[in-house]
Amino acid sequence: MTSTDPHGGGTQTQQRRPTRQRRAVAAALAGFDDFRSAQEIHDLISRQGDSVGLATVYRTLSSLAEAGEVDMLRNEDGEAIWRSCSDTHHHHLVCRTCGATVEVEGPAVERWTNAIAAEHGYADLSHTLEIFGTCPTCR
Amino acid sequence: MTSTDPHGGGTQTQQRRPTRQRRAVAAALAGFDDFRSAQEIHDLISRQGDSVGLATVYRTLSSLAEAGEVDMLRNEDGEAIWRSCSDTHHHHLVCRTCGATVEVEGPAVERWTNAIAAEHGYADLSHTLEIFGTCPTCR
DNA sequence: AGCAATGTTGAGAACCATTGTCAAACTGCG
DNA sequence: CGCAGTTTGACAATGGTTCTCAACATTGCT
Repeated sequence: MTSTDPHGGGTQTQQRRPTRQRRAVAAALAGFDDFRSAQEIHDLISRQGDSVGLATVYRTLSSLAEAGEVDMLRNEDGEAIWRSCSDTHHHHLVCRTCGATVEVEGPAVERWTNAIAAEHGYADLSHTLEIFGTCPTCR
Repeated sequence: MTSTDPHGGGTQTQQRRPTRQRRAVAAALAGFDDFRSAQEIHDLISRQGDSVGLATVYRTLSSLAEAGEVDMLRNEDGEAIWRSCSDTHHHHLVCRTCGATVEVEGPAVERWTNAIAAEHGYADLSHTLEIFGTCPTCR
């Protein structure tokens, strides 16, 4: 580490350099609004003319996810799928075939999970809820 | 495909033969009440003296899951984890620290997901809902 | 601009959970 | 017992994801 932090800027700045590759990933993410696997995103970038290594796509997506700028969840096969997200808590209705995604909010569900957890004395909650199905177009 | 089905038997009988291996897996499952990976279950069987191939453990767990006799879900790394379960559809409230699990039913949630999906024309549904928190003991 | 320090990339190897292969062993039934 | 259909297991093969590390880009400094 040796983070001398010469300027003493308090909060350690998360240096994220604006590279061609990261811009390409961001651009790709902006180009669709459903969930895609890292490999699909990688292909998409290639098709857009850019060339970015697969490992870099993974790295970038992970760091974006950690920064809360993209949602990452897992499909039924356990594969990670990603997309840029709005910043409110929500869930997804995802098409198993084409990936079409609907963002849904579920105040009822939030309330229900809180009630259940309280009932059992659990605190510091989080939850995951995703719905998979086949969209009208894919049937 | 090529499912010639020579005898043209209507409902294909799901013959599940009671083998030593399947008994061993069932015994292992009975030996714990939290979620374990297939490999952990395989190790557990070995430690119990039995010897069952890893592939067989996977096969057996999958078929048990399909038959609704065990729950299979994925941890944050995308690995499949399993445990025996009651035979009704339910979700889990899992302690983030010690792993203590409470099975919860949520008819309200089921209804909600169905409604949401119908509203958007999605069919052939499935969903995942898991709640994570800190249990009373771990606070 | 030139340079040094350090974060970033990419090609491919490495990992590792999971599934496929197929001959040998086992089960149920006659 | 003997056959037909299942099941098993050792191992290869997959496939997504991460690691490695030398080459490269970016930033800050002079």
